[in-house]
Amino acid sequence: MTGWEDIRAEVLRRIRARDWPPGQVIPGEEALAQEFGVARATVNRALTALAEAGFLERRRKSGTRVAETPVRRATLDIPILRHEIEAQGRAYAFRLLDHRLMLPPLAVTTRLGLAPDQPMLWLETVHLADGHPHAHEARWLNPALLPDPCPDFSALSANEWLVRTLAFTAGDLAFLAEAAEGRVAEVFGVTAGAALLVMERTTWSGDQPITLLRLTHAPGHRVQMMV
Amino acid sequence: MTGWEDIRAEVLRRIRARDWPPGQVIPGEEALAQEFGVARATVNRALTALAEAGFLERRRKSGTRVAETPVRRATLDIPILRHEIEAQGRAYAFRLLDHRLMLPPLAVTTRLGLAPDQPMLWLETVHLADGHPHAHEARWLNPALLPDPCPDFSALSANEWLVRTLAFTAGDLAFLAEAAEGRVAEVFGVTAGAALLVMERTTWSGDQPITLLRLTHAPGHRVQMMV
DNA sequence: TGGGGCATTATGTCTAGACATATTAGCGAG
DNA sequence: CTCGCTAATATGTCTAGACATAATGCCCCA
Repeated sequence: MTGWEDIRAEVLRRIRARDWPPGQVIPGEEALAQEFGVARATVNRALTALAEAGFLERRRKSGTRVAETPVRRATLDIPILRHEIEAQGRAYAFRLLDHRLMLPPLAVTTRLGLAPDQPMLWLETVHLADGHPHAHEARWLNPALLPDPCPDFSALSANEWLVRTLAFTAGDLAFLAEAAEGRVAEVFGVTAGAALLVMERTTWSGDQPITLLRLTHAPGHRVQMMV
Repeated sequence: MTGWEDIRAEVLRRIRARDWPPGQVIPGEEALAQEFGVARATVNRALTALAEAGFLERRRKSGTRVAETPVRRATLDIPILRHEIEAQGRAYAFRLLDHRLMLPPLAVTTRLGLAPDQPMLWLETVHLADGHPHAHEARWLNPALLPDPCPDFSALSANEWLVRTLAFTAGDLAFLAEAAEGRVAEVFGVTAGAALLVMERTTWSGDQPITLLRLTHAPGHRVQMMV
């Protein structure tokens, strides 16, 4: 009847009800195990989960205390554009606008830690939902990782090729707002200067950078996260 | 020498090295336990962690398989503005621009599921770092949850009051880009139409909405997430 | 042939006990 | 008084075994 999820729920209730206010040290695992009539390992499972979620802070010897700043963690399920669009019952397609080897801007080489005089593969793609532009993708690829000959990215999306082929070990992700300009404005059919949401992502294979991706969303797009 | 974290690392290595490609069913816990020379519970701990991180999908009876779409989950540590600013060694302050009871726009009542003719408490705040505007906060508060008399939000930030006082059980969070206008443009000293990043957040206490918050960031701001 | 029920199977969870490890508080020496 | 060692302590992890639960797929019966 009392599983670790019940215990997690009960502890969370006490935190929210301010029975155990922020900063307070809560009873030890042994004591809670006795109170709930379970083994210590079961209490440990529950408290560990709450600590991972950011509700508790645990330290050996000093014990477990309620976090001062409750729920400060949110998770984002990064959508695969094709799935996201098809899940809405719309037809997915993409069009490769441009791809060539060229010298990246300094901001790109700096972020990736590459030599500034090294040309990289530049890919520009538009993702379509029912024929309407849904997102604009600009990608810089480290050419050192590409096979010879280069895959045909007009048939297979670069994203899917990467996912299938390369092992990646780390990455980061940022959101920012940017004014539409040039080709992006043209793609979405908005006037230059319109506010667009950009997701920027870099991925690494060990200490080698794989790619830098800038995904510009259509006007009005919201990226939803779960708390 | 072989703890559950080592096992997690080794399994992750095999996934990334394509020893176990996406979609593949990997050996059962019993087999892995034997291979690594540990108890099944230890393997379970490692695989459970990888499943939570999105690398594996586990189902009773059918077993554990490598996820088709690797790493599709990112976490955001929602910053408390004051801490974020002070961590950069800058002085934090905020100024309450406006607060009054007024009828919210339909979009707000719809999102919160409240009656459209019910006035709500409106708070408009600017957060400052070293005196410079860092973020603009617009907040609608459910007046049913406020004590009488209403707390003095010019002395205590609404956010901190809420965190200290109300239990919240759920919430969601979205990012979008928006053109600067009116007071927001004025606060940041940008021309109307400039692209700004907005974080929108609603919080609930059970089925009662607590607040809807729109945090507009200063021009050029990036919200960084960890993958 | 089709469908319902049952055996099988892999994961999910729990227990009791043990040892490991980080961290703190206190003690003692210089 | 301060530094460094030590003992105490709460969490972290592991084990071996057990039972629970969700799916699957097979067998049997209609």
